[in-house]
Amino acid sequence: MATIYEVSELAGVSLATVSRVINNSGKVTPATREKVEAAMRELGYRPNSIAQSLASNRSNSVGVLVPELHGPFFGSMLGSIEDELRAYGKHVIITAGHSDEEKEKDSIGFLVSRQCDALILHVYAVSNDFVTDLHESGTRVALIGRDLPQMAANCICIDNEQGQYLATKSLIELGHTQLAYIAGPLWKSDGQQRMAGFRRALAEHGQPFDERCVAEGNYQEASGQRAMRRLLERRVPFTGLVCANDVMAAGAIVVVRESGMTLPRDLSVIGFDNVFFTRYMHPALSTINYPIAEMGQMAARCVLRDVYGVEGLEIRNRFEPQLVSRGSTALLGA
Amino acid sequence: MATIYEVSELAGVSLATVSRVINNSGKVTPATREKVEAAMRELGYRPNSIAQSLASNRSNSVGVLVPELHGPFFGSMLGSIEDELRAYGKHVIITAGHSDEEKEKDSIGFLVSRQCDALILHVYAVSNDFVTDLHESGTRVALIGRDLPQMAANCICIDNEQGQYLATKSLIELGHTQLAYIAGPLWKSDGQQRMAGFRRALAEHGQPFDERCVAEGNYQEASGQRAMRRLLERRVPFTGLVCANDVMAAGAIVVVRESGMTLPRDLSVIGFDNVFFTRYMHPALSTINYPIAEMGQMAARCVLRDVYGVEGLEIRNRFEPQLVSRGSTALLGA
DNA sequence: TTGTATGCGTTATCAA
DNA sequence: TTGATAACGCATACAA
Repeated sequence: MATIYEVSELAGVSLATVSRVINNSGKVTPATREKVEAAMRELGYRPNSIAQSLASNRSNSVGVLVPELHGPFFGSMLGSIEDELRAYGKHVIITAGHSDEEKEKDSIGFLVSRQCDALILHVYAVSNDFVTDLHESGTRVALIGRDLPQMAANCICIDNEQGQYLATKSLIELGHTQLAYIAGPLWKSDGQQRMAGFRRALAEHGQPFDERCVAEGNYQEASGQRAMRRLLERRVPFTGLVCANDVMAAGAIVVVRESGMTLPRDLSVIGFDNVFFTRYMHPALSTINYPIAEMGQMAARCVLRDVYGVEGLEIRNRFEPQLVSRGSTALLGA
Repeated sequence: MATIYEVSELAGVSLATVSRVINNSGKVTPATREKVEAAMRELGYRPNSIAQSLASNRSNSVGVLVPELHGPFFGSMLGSIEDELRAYGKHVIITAGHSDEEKEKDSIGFLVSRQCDALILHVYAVSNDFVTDLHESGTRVALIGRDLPQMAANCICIDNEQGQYLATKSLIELGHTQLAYIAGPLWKSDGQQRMAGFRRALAEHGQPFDERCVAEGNYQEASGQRAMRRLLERRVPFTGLVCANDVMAAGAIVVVRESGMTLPRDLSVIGFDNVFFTRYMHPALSTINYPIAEMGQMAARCVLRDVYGVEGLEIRNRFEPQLVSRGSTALLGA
């Protein structure tokens, strides 16, 4: 790899001048600029961005931490983040935290030591205090899926409670009075919030809450299957199933079919997230739209604005969940 | 951020000694090691990995280039790559090439300038020569989905032709004699190979190839829908539909249903890739298994072996596609 | 076993 | 407008 030094020699100018044309900083005569650019072309020179980072104390890279890389959910988030950032010449270092406190901290440490200019975090295990400390210690961070008052301008959130409320209410309004719930992990904040939304809808419509109609999962498919089996074993009848996310709903439906039921005749099922494959299911899965791609984009814009000084970006911090009614839910008895 | 210099001062030793304990290199007395570690703890010191990279000419990061970040396919590949590499303390810089030659080259340039120790590439638009040049110019690269003789040991491949052949043959063996094909983009090598597999199966079973029964897509859902519409408009009857990937099959099935047909009674459909959501479809989609996660893992192992000197890794370069029969395909007339 | 000195490829501060 | 030169934070021969 050619270095800036070789370029300066070939062009017959100093290091500093080459640096100036690279960065469009300072004044450079068109003539010398042309000389330098010719030399760069001839040598196939590319600036070593590691050295640039060290010298300028800026890496032009932002670290992203998500729970998982596989699955339908975070892929679209990463895609929109990369798109948005790439348009401004920034790039993305991605790590997975696996919802494990140790790993999440480890990943954050890695990204920081990697001199990321900013961090975009979608974390579960790490405490709110840890994140605010990080933020207050000077690390630039945008948070997806959590709302911390100390850094509200950098949080991109959606009302999970309201979302689950809407989902549950939609089944109730279809005439269902016997509802079961496959919850998300109750140690995660969104798991709790969604659960709360489910309960609020029941309460508002005068329906009792029965613990036997709730099974906890971990957002993964297999846990949806297990949860559904437990629900069935308890022999408390229900005609509507609310799931804390689409993936568990898909798992549950596998079990539903194994036990001979037909959707939505014998059971109405509604998911949460509106991941892309819900459209491919048959019947298509009713769900709550969670605009994760757009939220990722907004997080990217936060760092573009705060860290890179890009102006005029429209940024939205709060999103509203919306009901998406499809074939998997139907009027009771219809 | 504390620097190595501050650590050395606090510990009362030299820079070099601190560096030694950081890297476990050279001999250090337990006593001085302890002093140094205490100082690091006290200062909350983390090595600046940018500076480490610059000094050591090694970044401990590998660049990954995939066509897209969203969607079901590459997420699982990225997941397995990150897992494998992370276990050895390496990390991953991810870029998307969008199957565009300019963007792919740009991404590669970026990753190289980022001093990645190696590149894992899943590219379409860039020529074989470009990749071999890159390889021969000293850049360490592992290639997924292409087989270049000059760097066979670093290519992770699967026989696309054979896969599409198996899919097509399975429909023929179910009695279908009128087959349609939704092809992948024919400018992509795997698109061509899969098409060839489709044709070979027809030929081997004495079935004519009719261009009117082929529509080209781009591997995305919407193109599957469009292709299906075109196929239907041509009014050449068919009872079996072979799709070059699962996502287009899912799109096609939407159209199939719109036009009132029932799967698999009126039409047998088979996909390709075995992405996770094919299990959730109803009927579940028959397909060809494409072990993309495992292939990503193998690519990661290639760089672990070649670049980081990890030994004893089991590496497989070639994979065989396998038929996965599910509910979307059935005996003709059954 | 520990310390000194130099270099990695840039940016940035001064002078000129 | 251009050019020396000192950082940036660390690794690593070489000496001690």
